[in-house]
Amino acid sequence: MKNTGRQVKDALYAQVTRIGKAMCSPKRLELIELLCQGEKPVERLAAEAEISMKLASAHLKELRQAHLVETRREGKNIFYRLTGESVADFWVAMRALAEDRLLELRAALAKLAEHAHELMPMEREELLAQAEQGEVVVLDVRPGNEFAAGHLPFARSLPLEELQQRLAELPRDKPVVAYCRGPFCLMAVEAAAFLRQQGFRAIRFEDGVAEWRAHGLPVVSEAT
Amino acid sequence: MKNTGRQVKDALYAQVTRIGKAMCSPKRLELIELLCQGEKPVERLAAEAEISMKLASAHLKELRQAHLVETRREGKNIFYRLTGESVADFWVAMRALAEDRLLELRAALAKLAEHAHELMPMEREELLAQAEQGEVVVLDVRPGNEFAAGHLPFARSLPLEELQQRLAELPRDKPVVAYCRGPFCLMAVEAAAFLRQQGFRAIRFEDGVAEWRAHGLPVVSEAT
DNA sequence: CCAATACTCCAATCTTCTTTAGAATGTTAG
DNA sequence: CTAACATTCTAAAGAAGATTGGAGTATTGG
Repeated sequence: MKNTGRQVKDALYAQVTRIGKAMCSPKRLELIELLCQGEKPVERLAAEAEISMKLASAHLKELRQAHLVETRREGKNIFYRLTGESVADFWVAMRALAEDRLLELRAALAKLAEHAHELMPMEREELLAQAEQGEVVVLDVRPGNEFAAGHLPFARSLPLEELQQRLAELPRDKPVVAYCRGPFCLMAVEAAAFLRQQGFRAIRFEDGVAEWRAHGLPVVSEAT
Repeated sequence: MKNTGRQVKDALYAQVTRIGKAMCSPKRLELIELLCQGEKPVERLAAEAEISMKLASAHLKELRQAHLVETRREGKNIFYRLTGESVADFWVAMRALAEDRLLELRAALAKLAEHAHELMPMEREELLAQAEQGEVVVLDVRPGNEFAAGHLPFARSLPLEELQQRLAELPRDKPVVAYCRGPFCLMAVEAAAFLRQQGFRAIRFEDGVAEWRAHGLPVVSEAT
């Protein structure tokens, strides 16, 4: 009887460990962050994470076995998506804990933000209010399909790649707030740096949709 | 420049992975759960988790390197404790995600609860209100020092080991609600089963203090 | 100062994970 | 039906983690 108690406990902890094991490889975390931006086929995931398709497939298999992602076939492609918002929330929580506890991570992030943040450190609700009033322009610099899958309210899609050509669309009299996939994504940093260099009042906003939503704020997605 | 982007990302994800790696071994998770009950020396942690002291020490080192736990020396003993409540919250979140996603885990937990829960599935706030009114007796069946480190409001300490001798202290006209370290701990299950067998109206409550606190409810700790 | 206690560190073994290469599978276009 | 494509499966090498035994370190009691 004493012994079965240990066996039950071991089994319970082993189950939770499946989640932990799935979330303890940097590449898998990156894949999860990508999947927070919407469903994607393996090829695109592999390209974005800069790994081979084989390796991406192997990592995705691990995630699928932990029931963190699921698949859908569409023609030749297999689209992967998170099994629920709770997975994205957990990723946000995990990153938050890391940022809270690991000085090295905080330092690295501060270094990224040091040029981009100097104009104004904006609160989420404040940004939402100002965007609604049209006092700032919120710019989603991710690829168009990620914007379509879900974006901040009042945001305008302008993928980083098209930024140069479409500069004329942006106002010079208002601050431009650029965001992308989240604090680990460099697209908004790059966009803001470029815009400032071009004479715009541009700042980077660290959140991605997953962070925004995890904090209880609304996310808009295009009707399909 | 393209390349440094990848290097920065790899470094950021690698940092978060330190947290993930720390939380992906069943024994380390068990140690964290134990530390959620208050600080403890290595010897006690090893005994509770039923592993050798050397192994416990090795696992604790991992946790310390991820800055999830810290130490304090008191005489011959080295006490370990969580570096903050956010660690306990994360453990609760991780277990919740596992329970949400892994059918096997849910099934195993349901099996544990099947006898213990049949009287009434109690909500947290409801329990708190009833405990305050004295309509139920809330019983903390953990060792006394864990009770002292923090317990539910209005709870009474009666360690599982002393339950048999101290049965007379319990009322037979009111429901007794037993809790312990959390859903993975079997002490409250055992206590409730024993009490029901002795003719008490006893149920098990799944939360431990970490779960209770993570849901925003107050925890009481003895002044030292 | 010595012995005992409570740990930690180091080194060795065994297992488990990561990554890549090559073969196999399922789907669509023609 | 066949070719082309997207993806998975299988197998294997190398890297990293788990566990144990033996030695070493800090602290207390005598």
